[in-house]
Amino acid sequence: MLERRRGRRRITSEDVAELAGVSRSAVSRTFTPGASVSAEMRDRVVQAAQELGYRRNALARSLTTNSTDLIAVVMGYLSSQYEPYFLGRLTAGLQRVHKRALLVHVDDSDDVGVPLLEALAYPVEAAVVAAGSISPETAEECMRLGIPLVLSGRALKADGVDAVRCDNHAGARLAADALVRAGHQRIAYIGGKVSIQSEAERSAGLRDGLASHGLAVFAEEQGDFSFESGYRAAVTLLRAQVPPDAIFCCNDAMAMGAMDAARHTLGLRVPDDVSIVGFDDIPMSAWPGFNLTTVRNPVDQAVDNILDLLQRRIGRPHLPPEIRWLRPVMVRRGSARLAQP
Amino acid sequence: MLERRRGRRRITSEDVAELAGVSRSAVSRTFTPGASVSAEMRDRVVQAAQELGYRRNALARSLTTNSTDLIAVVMGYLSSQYEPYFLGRLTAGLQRVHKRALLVHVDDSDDVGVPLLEALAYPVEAAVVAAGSISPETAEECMRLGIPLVLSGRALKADGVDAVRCDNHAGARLAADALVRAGHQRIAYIGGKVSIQSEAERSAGLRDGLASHGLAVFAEEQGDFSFESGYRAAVTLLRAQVPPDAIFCCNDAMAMGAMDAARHTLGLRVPDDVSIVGFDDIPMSAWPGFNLTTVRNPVDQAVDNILDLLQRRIGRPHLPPEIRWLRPVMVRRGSARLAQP
DNA sequence: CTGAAAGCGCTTACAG
DNA sequence: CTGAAAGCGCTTACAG
Repeated sequence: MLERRRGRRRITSEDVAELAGVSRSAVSRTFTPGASVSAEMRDRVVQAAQELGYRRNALARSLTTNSTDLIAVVMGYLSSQYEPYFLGRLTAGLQRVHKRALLVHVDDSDDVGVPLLEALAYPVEAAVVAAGSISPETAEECMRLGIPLVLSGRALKADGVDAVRCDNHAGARLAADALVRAGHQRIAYIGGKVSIQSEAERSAGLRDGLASHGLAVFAEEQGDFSFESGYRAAVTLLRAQVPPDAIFCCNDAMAMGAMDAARHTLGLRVPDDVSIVGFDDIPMSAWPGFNLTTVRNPVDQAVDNILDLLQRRIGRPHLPPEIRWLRPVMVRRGSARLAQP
Repeated sequence: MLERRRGRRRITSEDVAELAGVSRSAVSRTFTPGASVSAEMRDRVVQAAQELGYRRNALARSLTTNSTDLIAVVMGYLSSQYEPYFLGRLTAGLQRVHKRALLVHVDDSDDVGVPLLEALAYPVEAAVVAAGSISPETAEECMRLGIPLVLSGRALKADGVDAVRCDNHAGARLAADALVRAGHQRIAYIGGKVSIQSEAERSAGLRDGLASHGLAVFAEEQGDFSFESGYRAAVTLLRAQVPPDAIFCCNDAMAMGAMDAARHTLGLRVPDDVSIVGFDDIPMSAWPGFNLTTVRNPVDQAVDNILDLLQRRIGRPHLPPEIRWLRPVMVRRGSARLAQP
């Protein structure tokens, strides 16, 4: 059984200074890269610190240096398979540049206002918003606090905030195009939650893509991005008098639900009886059981760009805001009959 | 375009005090529940604070109160579907009691030592370790720093640390039992990474369960908990001269890989040709396409217990360590022929 | 290179 | 109830 520390307080630089017989300044300098300390003094300090198990308090430090290395990261329930992957990569990336993610949880499509503002009691250096929706007022408030915002996959009505966004419209068009060229005539749509930006964009992209071929959306159901909602929507769609010959889904999870509905519940063959296309290309889409044809929303690029925007922005509030667009690409697998590119 | 804050510093209690014409103490008291301030004074302060957009600095505050409300949460790449769900619930739960998760990322089965200790520069009130493995030395170091640890799903060689653990051994036995009773004779095993505690426990549980019926593991492959590794392992197992009539997998993701291998690659029927059982019961297991029979590792209970242990432990270093055991249950779905309970 | 002192933004006994 | 002062653990000009 490990020995429990008997209520002793955390070791401070004062303790180290005392043991080493030097000033607190010296201790501070020892642990500040580039500060001027003699080798001899540094050795003594390091020695004492080691002996005592000293770890400098990043919070106390931040009070004077004014840099906390803390980044607020707003995430939801991580239910979509896309988000966890995103979050894992993001925190790993932040850690690599010695930043820390302070997690802010929001219920999925809610406004991030209250929880985010509450979290800003911690003087974070920036906030990444990758879930929920953000109002111009909340964004404004962040600016007043001097906290730069980086939006991921969502846009603000009032512009003026860094963001990385997938070109959802173009992505959905890609799918529409490929589907029509392969001869599909009755293309249905399973949408996500209406309040979500990307839903509107993907929906519009599909419509515009079809329109350019003189087609309209054949039928339509609304889901909520979950597997289950895609499943239910597809059942409805495919049981119609005249069923669609293709279904484009607003995300992969719903597309998988649709596949399961088609195959297991309706006994249809995919793609022979109906083509199914998703959006995102989550890792699971490549699993043989799904082998889902989809539009890739490049998550690694998203994370890289966020990290980049963060580095660029922190400490430079006056830089003009930048929107980085990510180009989606068609990923041709087995769930849809598609025209050659 | 939003107006950017012109390099102004964050509003402090001093600013508010000045505007309200009161002392900083008064400002502090206004925002400290239960402190004695006259209604009149409180109003003036609140008014001024609102006008200025004051938000008290939790970090500066923590320096005197000695409570940061920060909890370090050690997580991996969130690749398993189990973890993201866990993390989402945990952060939501922490937020509910006004704690914040400071995320620490570790590469999946690595020792958490370095990244965790680095994160402890932030005076967190506790650390939850839900990924990687932790050495007694690292645990010891945390104790020296006075930082309570709560382990989730992992145990320490040297005991003495709060933990919540699934009774993996019992869970695997459950599966072994049900499989044998249903008449399976050739039960194979797909294991996870050997370095992981739960792998050892589930493996042992299976062996003991089979042994109690006079059986041994029929064949065995080692995976790494990923879908792909389960897929590969199952292909090997099922292509053998004499294939198994059931496969027990160390987690659901591998079980799904095994199902895909059996059905799509080998053209076998599940469960008619081979029964497949997983472990965890991730949300996806219930999807019709898998409909996976599995052993539930109750994640909600895990989170509730962690939150509870945290509450109980914080500020009370001398409490004896507690291990909360979670009882796994058999979830009977369609991927295995099982005996009635 | 080194240390004493002031300061970061807050809270909390202590007097009044 | 209220304010002046000391203190939390650090850093950083400023002198030496």
